[in-house]
Amino acid sequence: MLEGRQKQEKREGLPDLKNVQDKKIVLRFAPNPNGPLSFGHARGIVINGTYAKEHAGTLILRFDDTDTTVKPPTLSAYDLIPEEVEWLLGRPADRIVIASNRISQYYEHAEKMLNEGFGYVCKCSADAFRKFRESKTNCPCRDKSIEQNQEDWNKMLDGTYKPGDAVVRVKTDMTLKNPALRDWPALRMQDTEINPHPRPSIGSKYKVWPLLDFQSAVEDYLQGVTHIIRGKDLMDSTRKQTLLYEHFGWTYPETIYWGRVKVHEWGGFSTSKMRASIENGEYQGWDDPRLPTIQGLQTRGIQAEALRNFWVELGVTQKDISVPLASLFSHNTKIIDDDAPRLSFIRNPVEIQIKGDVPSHVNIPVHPNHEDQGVRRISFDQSSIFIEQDDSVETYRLKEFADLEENGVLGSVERTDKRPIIHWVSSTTSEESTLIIPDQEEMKFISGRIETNNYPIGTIVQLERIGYAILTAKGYLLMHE
RNA sequence: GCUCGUAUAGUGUAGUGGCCCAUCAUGAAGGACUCUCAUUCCUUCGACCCGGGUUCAAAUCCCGGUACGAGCACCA
Repeated sequence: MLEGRQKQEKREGLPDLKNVQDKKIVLRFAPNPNGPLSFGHARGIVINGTYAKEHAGTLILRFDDTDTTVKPPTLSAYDLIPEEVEWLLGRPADRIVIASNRISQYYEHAEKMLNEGFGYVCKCSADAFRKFRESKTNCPCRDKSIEQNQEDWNKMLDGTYKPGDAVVRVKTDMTLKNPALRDWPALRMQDTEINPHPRPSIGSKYKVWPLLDFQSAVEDYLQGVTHIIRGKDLMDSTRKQTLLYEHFGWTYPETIYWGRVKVHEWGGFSTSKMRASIENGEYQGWDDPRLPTIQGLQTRGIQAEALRNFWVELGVTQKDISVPLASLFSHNTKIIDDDAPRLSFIRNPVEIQIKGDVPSHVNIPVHPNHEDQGVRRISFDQSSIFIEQDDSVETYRLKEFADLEENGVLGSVERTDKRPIIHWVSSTTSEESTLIIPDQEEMKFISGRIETNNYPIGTIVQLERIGYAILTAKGYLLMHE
């Protein structure tokens, strides 16, 4: 039993979760619904979703929409995001929680905090408090009586205080080593008259709003979240929230972190930056194939399964990583190749009259590895073909057809030499079309001729010797090689 | 500045004291198959940040350094 331990093998899939014994795990993915989901969000969905699936647990989709001023939510995102999650996972989230529906729960916990003396209403300005934080000294508001805190809390709720006048803080310890943890703010006021919440049912209803660390912590507890997988930029959040959990007597969930991911070809896109570029017309919309949004990837023919495999392969390390798009494309190719019918697209077409023994038609396989996909019938009523200009300088063999000699004379049908093989279309069985290349800088449109076919829009094909492309209303959008 | 974190081939990743002159994928190069510059298959290339220490034994533990990243918001 001890002998012959196996040669080291790479672990398959995601690392094991700690603390999973005898309980149903509950995970959550919590974006701010302030726009469509991006490539980076996909990681959160895929990793949380995969763990939930592996352990037959629950995946909660939670909208952390508690900021109406700095990062105000977008109404359409509430419908869009669940659809994007479902597309990516192939199943919907088990439960959707909207923070703005649950303000009263957060108030209850804020009041409990005040009543039990581990929270207080602080009337220092942000600036003034920063000085206390830096000098590790208590602010005067810290020692107020419970009654006085309750009174101030009510003045927050009824709007006697204005945004900036008062916040509720969690009492931690002003001498804590980590400055980020010192009496951190839990709830603040927002002017929802000027900046109403976009959801009509919420609108200007509340003046006091929880901040992420408080809202998220309380909600995780209320929903029974067992495992949190989040960016390592939120490590201090974990520490802040753990302090709050101790006050409440709760046990903090198991937490895993990941680092930042950059894609070589995409630098840094932020939601706000993308929004601006779309508004000024640089991009067609959120679904522009050049954009690192879920929608953009969909437009570009990236399969949900490829995205899942891609993220699982990257795993959940805390390293900041930078990955090439080729890695994602490689996953995508594996999924689409068997089902992608082959077609010829001729860029910069050069017409050649063919002479000699021209048949009425030839049949070419739809897919070289799958005979059952049938044949494409190419007709020669006009006795002419198109080849790419770049291919017109030497003697070649027309793929699946015959050798092409000087002056357009057809040569041997059998392959008799090693001359290079090129793709081509017949004039009869082809039509004008466009190859669309989504380059980072600009969309490139290359006109040419596509082999006639009746594939519906959305079909993923392989343009021989060019790459995989998806059929759109405007032509063939090149996905990747 | 204070606090926290991470460092394995070009890019990712496995590995928690001996199976490791280090796993797998991707990439690059070459080859086989193929009437595609595709797919599939094979081969090759290529890495434990640096310096100490602990130990019979360290990629794995400790200390120091360096690099990179993050937090210190009444944003998420």
